Amino acid sequence: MSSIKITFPDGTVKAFEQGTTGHQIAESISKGLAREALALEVNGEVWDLARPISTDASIRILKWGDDGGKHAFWHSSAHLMAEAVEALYPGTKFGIGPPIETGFYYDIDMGDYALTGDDLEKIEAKMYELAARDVPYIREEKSWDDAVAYFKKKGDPYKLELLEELRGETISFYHQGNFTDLCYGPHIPSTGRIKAIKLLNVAGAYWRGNEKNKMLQRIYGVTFPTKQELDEHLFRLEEAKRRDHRKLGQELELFHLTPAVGSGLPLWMPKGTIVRETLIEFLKQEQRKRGYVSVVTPHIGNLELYRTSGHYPYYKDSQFPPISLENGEEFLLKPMNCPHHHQIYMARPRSYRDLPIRLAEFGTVYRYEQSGEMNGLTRVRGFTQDDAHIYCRHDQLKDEIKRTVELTQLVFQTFGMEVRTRLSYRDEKNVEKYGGEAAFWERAQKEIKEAADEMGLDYFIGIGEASFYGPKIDFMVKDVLGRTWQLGTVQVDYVMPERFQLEYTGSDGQKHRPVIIHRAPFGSMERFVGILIEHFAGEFPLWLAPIQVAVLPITDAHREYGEQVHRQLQQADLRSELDERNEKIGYKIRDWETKKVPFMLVVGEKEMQANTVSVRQHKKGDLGSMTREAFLAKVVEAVENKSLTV
RNA sequence: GCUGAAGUAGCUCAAUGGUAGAGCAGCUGAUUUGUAAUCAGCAGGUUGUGGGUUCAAAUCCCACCUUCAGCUCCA
Repeated sequence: MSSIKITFPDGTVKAFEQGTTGHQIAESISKGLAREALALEVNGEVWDLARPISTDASIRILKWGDDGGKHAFWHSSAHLMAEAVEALYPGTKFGIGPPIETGFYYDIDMGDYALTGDDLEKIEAKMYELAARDVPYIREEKSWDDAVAYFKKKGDPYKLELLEELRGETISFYHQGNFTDLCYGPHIPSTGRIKAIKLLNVAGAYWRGNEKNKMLQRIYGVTFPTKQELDEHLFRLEEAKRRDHRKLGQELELFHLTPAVGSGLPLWMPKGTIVRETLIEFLKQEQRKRGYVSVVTPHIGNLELYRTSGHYPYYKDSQFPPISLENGEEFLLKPMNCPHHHQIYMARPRSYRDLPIRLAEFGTVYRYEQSGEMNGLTRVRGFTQDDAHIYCRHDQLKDEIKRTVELTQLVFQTFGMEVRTRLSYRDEKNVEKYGGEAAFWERAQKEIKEAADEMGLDYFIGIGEASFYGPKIDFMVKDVLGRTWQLGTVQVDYVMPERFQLEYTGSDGQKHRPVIIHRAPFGSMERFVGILIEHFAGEFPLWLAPIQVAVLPITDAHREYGEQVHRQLQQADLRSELDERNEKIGYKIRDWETKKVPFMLVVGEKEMQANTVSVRQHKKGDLGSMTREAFLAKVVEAVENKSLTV
């Protein structure tokens, strides 16, 4: 028998018999590794450990710590769940059951039967029972015809539909115990690896994600190799609920949502408004340093404006219906600020010497989001963009892109937020979705990529994620529940200058088209604050905290001294509150702790005599006494530096 | 928009066809207090809205509204 060369991740090469398996390779290294191994990466593809290797290959043994290992684990768990469902509810039809970022799901069709929480518990129990048999996941290949025959006999229309796209190919199947599934794999060696199981919820999902198709029931679950890891995961989910901005927004009186005003139309309470306005002032200051000028435009605009831009009727479905006047004029609640800004650009002739012109506005826009889409502050129907449009010459474009990216990065750095950067391109297969000519797109996508590369950005590419007028650089952040939201964005636009016939006079005396950059570092104030609440778990850094200091006199005898301290803080432009309530100090402290106020100053007899304050920091407790000046200097500095730690 | 679940006092929750209740918050009074809850009293509700079944509905049925989970969509 001939031998093959296996290259390990560290570069060492070892000879194995042809047809050796990942399992055998793992065993050749150590028993422990063989016990932990879940799958095998072969030349960049993930394989089962039991699959024979017939040619020279570079391999990596995947364990729980590797994404490939986790995915195989959860994929196998989905099959185990399907087996349990089939055992408990015979006749169930199966859609797809893939692993996801955390866990897995399976889409199933049970006719009219709607699963309940009790059903999930039953299925979970059955899964434990089936896992305990510790049977192997076995790969098998069938001809396409045999595969079709199998699912025809079983009566699984969804699998047959999937097979239609694989017509003529060799089809791989996996089975474990009594369950057989159409599947690419890979899978883990056996069901016994799955030691801890939790089915989380059941929700509707359209077959193949198309709302014209039948709605299936999707069961979400997660599994782990140990009970301890499951417990930790469940604890993290609880923690996430605790940080949920919708809950904290109410508890801390930051914003309010009520059907009396309308779904998706948040009201900013006084404390939330402080956070919002502090953020706005921060960005305005940074923009002034970078040559932006502020403009203000109205909340509605003539419908013709949006016909010119192409937004109407293209995005009709996601706009509030037009307001019609008796004379036939129609107005739209503005779904974006750009057309108004373009009119400001057009208000007078522009010279190449004027460019770049950077028009900035915290402009409120309205979009008719679908009713099932609203979510706290992160998805709303009325929101304020930290919008700006940069009109520049082509030779200035790349530099301007870099400057906007730099500003966006500064924003996220200031809050210590982790972002993922996406270059959002258009989908070449679906070009009618986008405006403008192909040449513009190619140029814009190239320029964005060059700017990103020159800045050394760590990005990934999102095909089909572009806006309809141009490609973007998007900054994505996850909320506590793991959902990804787009915050900041930088977009290059060659389309609007054409549509609006924007011009400037060049040094050659000829008319030229400017290029536009649309950019919003926060994205929307609503979404950004929502994410920020979760990021800080409601414990805002000092410079953002709605109330920065609470002054707590011990008894009435110290009220006047407390008032002096409070006034001194206010004079220094700090947000202070004096707690004059007739309560014990322990009560007041507890109250201000729950409000997550960064500092409490306890003032009693001692402090009054020594002209000091006794400082207590949120979550850190008593810091001891300090002179009033020392405390003031400390907090003023932390505010100025936008310090995250104090 | 679709599928499913839910909606009781400002908040968190109880009451399964028979007089809507508790804790916290609020108000009043007493207490003058030293680092996470002092005590007592008062007030607070057309049980999301509208209709229906019933001698009787928070509870059962229908429609709508809102919220939640997910799908779809997202300038």
